[in-house]
Amino acid sequence: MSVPSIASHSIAAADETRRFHHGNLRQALLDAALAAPDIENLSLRQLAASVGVTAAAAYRHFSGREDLLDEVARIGFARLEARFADAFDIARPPVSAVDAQARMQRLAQAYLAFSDEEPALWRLMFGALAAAYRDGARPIDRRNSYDYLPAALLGLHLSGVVARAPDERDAFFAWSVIHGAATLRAGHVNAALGSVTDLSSSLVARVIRALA
Amino acid sequence: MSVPSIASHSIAAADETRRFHHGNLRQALLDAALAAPDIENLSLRQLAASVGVTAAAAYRHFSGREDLLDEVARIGFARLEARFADAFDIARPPVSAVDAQARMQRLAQAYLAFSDEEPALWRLMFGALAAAYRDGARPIDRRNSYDYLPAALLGLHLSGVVARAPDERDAFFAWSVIHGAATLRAGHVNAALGSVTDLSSSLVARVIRALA
DNA sequence: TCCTTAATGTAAACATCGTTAACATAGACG
DNA sequence: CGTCTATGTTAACGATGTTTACATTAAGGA
Repeated sequence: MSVPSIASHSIAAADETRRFHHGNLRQALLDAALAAPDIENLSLRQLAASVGVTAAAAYRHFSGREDLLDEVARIGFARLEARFADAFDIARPPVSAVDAQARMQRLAQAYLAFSDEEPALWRLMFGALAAAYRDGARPIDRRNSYDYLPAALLGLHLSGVVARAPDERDAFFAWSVIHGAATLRAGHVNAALGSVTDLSSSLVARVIRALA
Repeated sequence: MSVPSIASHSIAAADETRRFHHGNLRQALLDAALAAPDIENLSLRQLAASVGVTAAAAYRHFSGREDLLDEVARIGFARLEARFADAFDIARPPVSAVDAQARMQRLAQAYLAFSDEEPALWRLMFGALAAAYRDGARPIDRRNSYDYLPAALLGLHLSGVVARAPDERDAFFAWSVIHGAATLRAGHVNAALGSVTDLSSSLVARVIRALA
């Protein structure tokens, strides 16, 4: 289900009634890129060919390869944020310590599940993010994805799970844990350490202990 | 001091007595690659030109660009392991709880200092590592770099810092913390969180609490 | 000392890549 | 019906990784 909306475009591409105008080439290119097994190293020409179009056509919708990949990364962050929003479940604020821990657990699981299910997109996202910072260029819009984690940490404190109020170091620590685990898994390093559920509960339990 | 042995080669390259045989082209190419600000994206032609040689000459010493970068990554892991060995200081086993904590602290600091001081090499190493695992190809020789961490964790237990004996999950957790923090810093994400020393002591303190 | 030979470099070519410029067509709108 | 704009194509450029054929150097045995 990684590429839900590609159907109409691929039909158009394979159709014997090969129309000159593609319909929605921009979205088709993005969808094809999202479906690629190795997004960062994909060739613009091959990508264009895969949707039945010349490479130069892509330049009507993107300023270049980098721009296209940046857009794909933005889509990735949007998807990640959607998962975070689901996991955070803002409509149901935690009333008990158990609720707060469950929310934290769902957040970690969302992070790990994403890197597990879309490792290529994951690598692109954080590769592009790092490159943007490195070059001092336009940093990619990460939206407010990383507001969920501090909020969940604060929730742990307010509901009495951890006595101390979490500070900036705690947030960076927690982020490092989850991001590190996700990165290691995305690189298939020590991937055989149980399911995402088991792993995330194992990690969250330790994070909570660390914040004591 | 990132490229100590390049001097003799660059002299040979710039020398008016331009010899046909380079002397030690293999090492010169590796040194030049290690000195590049963005190793992963370097061009083989430019790299060869920078040492005064044709691109094809590189193929006498490497099977291709990928092979050269793999070798650079291996050098990176060797350097990292050297830092680990220094930090671990196997000749001086911890006799007190303080010693064990200090050893753990030095290990974390070595990890973070490496990603801080050689971010390009760092990205290449773990990018190449991830790629190797992803493609099912020859995984890069990481040596025994990652035996130091479990050993230090065990030391924490044996010296009474943590009551419970660390298991595989604890090791993965601790690794995730350090690797995540290093990765975030190498990507210049939230880099302004204090010095490496402060950061590592902050992280190690939390890891130790988590293992309680 | 000379001559063979392997090691190590060059030069030229190929396919592919990102990108641009000039041109062609489809569809929208008067 | 005619014009204009959006959107595609074709052809080209320079750079890249890589291979092939050739040239030069260094080394070692007759």
